[in-house]
Amino acid sequence: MNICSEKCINEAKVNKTLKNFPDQEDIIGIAEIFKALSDPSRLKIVLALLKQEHCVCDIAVICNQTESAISHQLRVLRTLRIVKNRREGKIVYYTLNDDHVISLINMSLDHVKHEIFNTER
Amino acid sequence: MNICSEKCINEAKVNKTLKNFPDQEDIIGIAEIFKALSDPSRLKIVLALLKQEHCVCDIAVICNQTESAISHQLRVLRTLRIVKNRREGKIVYYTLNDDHVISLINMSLDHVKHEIFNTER
DNA sequence: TTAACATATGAACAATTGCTCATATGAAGA
DNA sequence: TCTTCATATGAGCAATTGTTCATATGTTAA
Repeated sequence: MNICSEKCINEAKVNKTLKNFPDQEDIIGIAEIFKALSDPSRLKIVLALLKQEHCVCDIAVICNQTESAISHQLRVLRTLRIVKNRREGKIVYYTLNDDHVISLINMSLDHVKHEIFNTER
Repeated sequence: MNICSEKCINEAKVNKTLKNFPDQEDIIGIAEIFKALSDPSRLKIVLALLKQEHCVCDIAVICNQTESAISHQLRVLRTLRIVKNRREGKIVYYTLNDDHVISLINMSLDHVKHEIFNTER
């Protein structure tokens, strides 16, 4: 165990960073959105819905997964208000519901498409 | 078990979405970046480095975590090239290394700060 | 009402994750 | 060289996660 916190700490820099540091609540909120997009299966679903709505069944085909698995993930996305749905008879159609998420995804797509993203790579 | 994939599927819509759908590799790459930011501890580290570099010890103070835990997470971020470091004697300073990530974070901060993000909320 | 079917949900399980604790590494000063 | 200290790393563990399988729900058509 070291005692760095009493000796080596650069108090001025630490305080500067701590000033206006987002609150825990906001941090958790942001992390939650990133978490929703952090699983390839879930990201695929969001990508599938980027340009048009789809029913659960079609999403399953697009994502090459069982409808049950898709349904479970859609629930996660629904809870986070990332998608919304409408029912048409037996069929339930899903759409993206969060402009922020759409922007995040588009930014990331630009990244992998143009690779102008990270100057160090 | 249902046979939706042979009956209810809207082939035209599915094909439209599948056309120009990102490849699996890109999807995993994007998900990886989101995953890096999906853990509140890791997100906090990135937020701490948003405006200036910090040593491991100071990050631990800012994030209120042990230096070991921080070091483990920094390794994850380093592996993903989200942060880079420079050594100055015994002290190692970390900086953000990915402009893309910086933009994603700033977008998310704007979101929680202005709440103009999701029109439905 | 009953059968068929799209979707949702619960339980259970394997896999992954983030932390702690102990120990290793590498640099500075005595 | 030896000690001190900042950081890094490995093993182990509890907690979380994503999937599967079985079953429930709710809608349509017969």
